[in-house]
Amino acid sequence: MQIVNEHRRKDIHNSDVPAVCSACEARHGGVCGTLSPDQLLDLSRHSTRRSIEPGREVIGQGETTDSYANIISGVVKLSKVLADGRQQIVGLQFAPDFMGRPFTRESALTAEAAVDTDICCFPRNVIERLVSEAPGLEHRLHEQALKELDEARDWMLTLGRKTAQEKVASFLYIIATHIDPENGTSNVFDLPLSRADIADYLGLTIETVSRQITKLRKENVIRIENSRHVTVPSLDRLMHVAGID
Amino acid sequence: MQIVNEHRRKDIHNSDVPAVCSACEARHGGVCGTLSPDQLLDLSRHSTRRSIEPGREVIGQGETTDSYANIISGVVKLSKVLADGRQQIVGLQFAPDFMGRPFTRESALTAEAAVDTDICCFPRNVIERLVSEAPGLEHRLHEQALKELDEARDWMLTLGRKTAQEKVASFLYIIATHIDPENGTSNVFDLPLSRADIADYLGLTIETVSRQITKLRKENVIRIENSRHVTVPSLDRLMHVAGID
DNA sequence: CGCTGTTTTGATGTTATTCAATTGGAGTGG
DNA sequence: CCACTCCAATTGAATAACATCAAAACAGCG
Repeated sequence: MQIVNEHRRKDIHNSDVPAVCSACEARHGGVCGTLSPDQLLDLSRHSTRRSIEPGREVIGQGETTDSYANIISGVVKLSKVLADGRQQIVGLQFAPDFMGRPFTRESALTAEAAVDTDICCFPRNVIERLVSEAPGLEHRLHEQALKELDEARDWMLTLGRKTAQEKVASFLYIIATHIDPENGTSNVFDLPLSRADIADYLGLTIETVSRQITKLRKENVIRIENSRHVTVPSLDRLMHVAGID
Repeated sequence: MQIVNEHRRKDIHNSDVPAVCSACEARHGGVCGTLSPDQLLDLSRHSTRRSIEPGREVIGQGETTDSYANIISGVVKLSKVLADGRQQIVGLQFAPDFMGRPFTRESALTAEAAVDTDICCFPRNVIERLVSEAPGLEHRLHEQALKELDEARDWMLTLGRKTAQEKVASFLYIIATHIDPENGTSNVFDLPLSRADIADYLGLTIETVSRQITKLRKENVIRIENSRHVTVPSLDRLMHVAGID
């Protein structure tokens, strides 16, 4: 560890990790981790940090995408809407996920910050150039796409076959396992989504979500204060209620 | 046509398209299309054709995958089951889709033929070697993963927010647009799925599916004979009922 | 303290499920 | 060719789950 730091410090002036990237969370689990120092420097020159407040749309359904981004911190909702306004959240993204669908211009969904979120934006053409230069980058993007596909299919099982109670428990389980520093599972956390968002994620109404949360509280599966702050005494118990065995 | 055959026959001995591949549908839209003649020959030497009767499992949830495959003809159901037996079909695959999740050993889902299906199987290690040699192949697999992700998210909207009537119409629309030679949309087709399968795909019960099909028939959105054979007088009308605008 | 927006709770309505028969079609054997 | 069986699909009646409509409670926040 000491040695690694020493090494990094030593050649900071000849194209090692750029200053803006050196403290970045996304570099470890994210896509930037596959790039060479030169490529990272190249990318960092064209990248811009943005802070997004909750509810702010990053990219709208049907708009053209001119950039991709890494999530530095926060939570982003990906959603789709029907012509009559019915809405479904089709995915949540956490740091250090990569945002944006490669190889297509028009976005098929809306991306919107759920809480205060920091992202690092890259112009589309720079990413596309790096993809063609560094095969490792496409591999990383491919793996993220496969991970998201697995998650989407898991969620389809939840949407299609679980009861309201199981859906809400499944949602709480997802948050417990993703909200933290991307590794461990946390027993105490703040919900990044409002009741309306949760309903849109679960294919339910606000009222049903509220009733099921109340029910889980009364059955001591969770403890609640502030309506956003949740404590999970036993994750095994939560998983069991969620139908995950 | 005559000329193409002539040309193909001429240089069959100097590593052009292998004989087993020359008539294969999957070569055009499928993954093989990205390979050089040499690579295609390499792959074809290790590939084996298989015919699968309806209901036959290709790979089970939790089993280890030792091979990938291209669908030559037919329809494959991808499904997930809960511990108590509740089942959800999370995707349908048609020719010339590529089957199998790259870069992971254990399958998270069950693949099962819905109708008589022909596939072309490749050993896992051969595919992995070709991926590392031919960047175009990984790109193609990446694009297929992104396509499946888009489809999964579209279906999440259907599962979470549509009524039973809209769900059944959405299913019929999917079949109408995918069952044919992979290009056009067809007004007349045979359903590749039983009512039980349709229910598992839509997150409904057999009875509800049946009732909604009857309702669509009575409203002249579809015509039915044989309970599997469907005619769609107006695809626009079907789309409208499906909530696709 | 009085807004405003979110969440909870209650009463009622609707949709889809469940349970139970019935119908229909394909295959079999008399 | 006609019963007979078997399985899939349809239909009907009762029920349960979730949605809708409406009101009250509970924050934040100026």
